[in-house]
Parts: sequence; C-alpha cells; structure tokens
Amino acid sequence: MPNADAILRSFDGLASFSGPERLLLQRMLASPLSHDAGEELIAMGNPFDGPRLILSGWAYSCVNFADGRRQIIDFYLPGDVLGLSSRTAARAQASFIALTKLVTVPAQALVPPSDQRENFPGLWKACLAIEDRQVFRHVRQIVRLGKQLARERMAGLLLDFFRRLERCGLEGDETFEMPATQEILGDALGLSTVHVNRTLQELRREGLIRASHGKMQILDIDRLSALAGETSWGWMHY
Amino acid sequence: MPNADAILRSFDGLASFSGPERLLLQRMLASPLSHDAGEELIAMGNPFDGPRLILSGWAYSCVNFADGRRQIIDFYLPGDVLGLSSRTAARAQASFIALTKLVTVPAQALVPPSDQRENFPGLWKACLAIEDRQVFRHVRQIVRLGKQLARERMAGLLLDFFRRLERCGLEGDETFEMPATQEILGDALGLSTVHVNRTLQELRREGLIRASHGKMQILDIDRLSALAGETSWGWMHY
DNA sequence: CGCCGAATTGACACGGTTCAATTGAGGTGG
DNA sequence: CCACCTCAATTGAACCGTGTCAATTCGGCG
Repeated sequence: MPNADAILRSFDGLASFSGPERLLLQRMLASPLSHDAGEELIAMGNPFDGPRLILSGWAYSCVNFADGRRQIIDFYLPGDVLGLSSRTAARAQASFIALTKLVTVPAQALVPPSDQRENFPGLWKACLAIEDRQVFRHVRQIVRLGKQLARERMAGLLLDFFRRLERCGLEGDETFEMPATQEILGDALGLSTVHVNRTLQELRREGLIRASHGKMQILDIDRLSALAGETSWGWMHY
Repeated sequence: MPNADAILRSFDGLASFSGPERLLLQRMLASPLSHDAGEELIAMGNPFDGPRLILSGWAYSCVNFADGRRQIIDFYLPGDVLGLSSRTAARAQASFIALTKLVTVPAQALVPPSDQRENFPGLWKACLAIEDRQVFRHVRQIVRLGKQLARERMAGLLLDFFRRLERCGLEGDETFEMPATQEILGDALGLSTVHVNRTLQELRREGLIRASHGKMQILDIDRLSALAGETSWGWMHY
C-alpha cells in the first residue's frame, strides 16, 4: 500500500503522538482487508464491529427508500475512518457501501480502553477530532441540502473531496481521481443526474474545474470556496 | 417543575438503572438554570461546558449565513439532552439557541468518568442511546432535505415532535404546544415561509393535522407516518 | 384602540425535474 | 481489429414544485 505512510502522517494534523502511540498506529496497518465495489460493509441498524481506517478506495453511507429513491449521507475517502465511535456498540444509522474496491484496516487503536485514556492522550484526542469532523460533515450536508443552490452544493462537495484527499498526499496539481458518477453525485446533493451534468458544465465553463474520465481538477480554489459559501458561514477545521 | 418526573421516567426507555444510578439521575434536577427565548446557549465552534437536560422549553441548533440565510439543523425538546458527548471537550458544530424560555439542568451524571463505566452500566447505555439518536436525527434531516417533497418533510418533522414529546407525557389527545413559527419551520425544512403555510393548510385540508394558536394536533398518525415515508426506509428506534 | 409580529393569500418567476433520445467511452468476444 | 454491448455522460423541450414579492388579515398585548 504505497500511501499508507502518507495516511498515517495525516494523523499528525489531529494530535501529537508519543512513541508508543505511533507504534500502535503503525501496527494497525498489519491486517488489511479488501472489499469489492458495491459491497455493503454495514447494514443500517447493525452495530459497527469496530472502526476501520480506509487505505484506498471510496465508500459512502446512504438511506434507501422502498420506491427506489436513495439519499447519500456522507462519503468516506482514503484516510477517513469508518464507524469510529468513542462509545462501544454504537449502531450504524445508515447503510455503508463501498463505492469502489476498498482496502481497510481495523482502527481500534484509536479508541484506547476507557481506563487507558490517560496513557494515550494523543490517540484519544485524535479520536475526538475525528468524531467532531464527522458531526461537522453532517452539519455541512444539512446546510447544503437545505439552503444552497445546485452550483453552491457542487462547489462545496468537490472542495470537500479535494481537501480531504489533499491531507494524505495528492499528485501535485489540484487533480484527483473521482470515482463518483454523476448519478452518485446527484444522490448525494439531492439533484437529478441531468442537473448534476448541467451544473458541472457550468462550473467548467466558468473555469472553476476541469473534469473528465473520472479525473477532477480544481482550477480556482478561491472562487470555488467563495461559491460554496465557506467564508459566509463559520468555518472551523479540517 | 411539574414534568420533571415524567422526563426522568422517559429515561427508562433507554436503559434500566440501578438504585445508585437512579439517585444520580434524581440529583441532576437539583440545580435548574433558566434561559430567555432567543438566548444563544453555545456559539458555533465553542466547546460544550457539559451536557444539559431540558426540563421545559424548546431550543434549536443552526448555521447562519452572512447574507441572512439560516439553516436549522435540529430541535431540542423537553426530555432531550443538549451537548451530550461521551467524549469530553467536544465542540459545538453549530450555534445552539433557545427558541422559547428554557429550563435546563446539568446532565453530567449521564457520562460516568471513564474508570466508572463498569459501575454505572445503565447510565453509560443511556448515554450511548442518546448519542445514537442524535446521529439518527441528523440522518433523518439529511434525507428530508435531500429527497422529500414539502408535505413529506413537514409530516416527518411534526411526527418527530409528537413522538419525542409523547415520551415524557402529553396531555392525552394527540395535542401539543408548538412554539415554532412558520418561519422557523421553513428554516428547518429548507422551505420558504409562504410554502410552509400552504403545506400546513394542505395537511389540514386532508384531515391529517389540526393547527392553530401555537397548538398542534395529530389527527391521523398512520397516514401522516406513511406520508413521511417512515415505513419506506428503515426505521429503528425512538 | 392601536400596534406589531405571525399567518394568509394571489400572481408570477425560476430552479430543477422528467422524459426521451443521442453520444461517447471502456470492455468483451469473435 | 472490428462488431457489439453496456453504462455513463450529454442534450433539448415541456413541465412543475417552490420561491419571491407584495398585500391583506388575524391575534395577542399594552
């Protein structure tokens, strides 16, 4: 796994770790597990069987209607942790599904047993930061769907992808692999596929992004950020 | 506080408590604090100063845009716990504001210190259940805003209110006080005030609800539930 | 009585959906 | 290497759920 180191390094943005903590984090990488694209990782209502760190591939959480409608709640990218909870036995409030082929490792090391928290303050702090981010992503998603226009929603989501992938190393220019189809984007943004298409074209025409063949390039971060309204409502952490 | 007992009793739905645990819960009620309507309880980005149980009144969490747009993330009703987190020092990912005059008590008892969790399994279980519910409310809100029509959103939100108030004792018929104005409902549901008005009228005309003068009555739970799609996508707990 | 915020109404504009068809790109087998 | 298949992306036109604007009415309260 070439980017495993980059991912571990990205954790330094959350907390600073002692030697033993670093060792525990390293040891997580030992037992990777592979999932196929489309595989359901956890069904809605089931308990997580422990947090898992994504080494490569994308996943998403979603809610499916009986009539075929589907709402994507959140995406999980390389470097993200799936099903993390400082509380044991938390239940999945949505289905978790692999968007692409996925490689994960167990991330139980991030949640020291309750009587060990004082000995591993770095791990504990990282765990809390990850959970805070998770909540904030939900909040951002609610704001997007409730109060933003199509172009604003799209800008926000693409920036989200970019910033999260940037953390653990990106090619160099502002380009990244984007395995999400326009249908997936639509289900996440509460838009029809057709309108996703038109919205992307609009952003392209304005020179904000370049997108084709599963690649996405951010051409103008500042204007995209302004469009997404990041400066307009409180912004905190990434 | 007349309904304090009813609220404590509602906790029995989450877990079963030992004698000492019951005592701790009782003791929470000792130091109530009052807030005025409109008061900001916690600003976005600030750490919670510990969880607080609402004895009476409503609150909401929201995100404000610079241009005046506002998205309400979630509501907090009597019997709900504000800012609960098994992790200490979690930060508020939105502003928390009192919708009405509010009476709260500190609810730190729900989060036993990490080395005491084995001694208070009921409290710990309740804490986890409350956090799970919190996440699920966010998921429901995302689904509403992303994939539901105005009438479906409204049905879901009103049922939410009803079920949560029902837990800690309601008058008897399916009636409850509804301090949220149509503007507030609109900011929560991602709709204009005007359209909230028309939607409510529609539900009234169809005999689903009766609403006036800050009172709301649910006339047909089953049809309202079907409209909200509760049967259509996985349902778990309340 | 008179004020003010909330609820209500009608006319019109617009963002986004739906339907239906076409194009394009990657993959497979002959 | 080409024919073929399939899934994703793209396009155009008609339609519709909701937003916007601008009054008007209602209800509670000093």
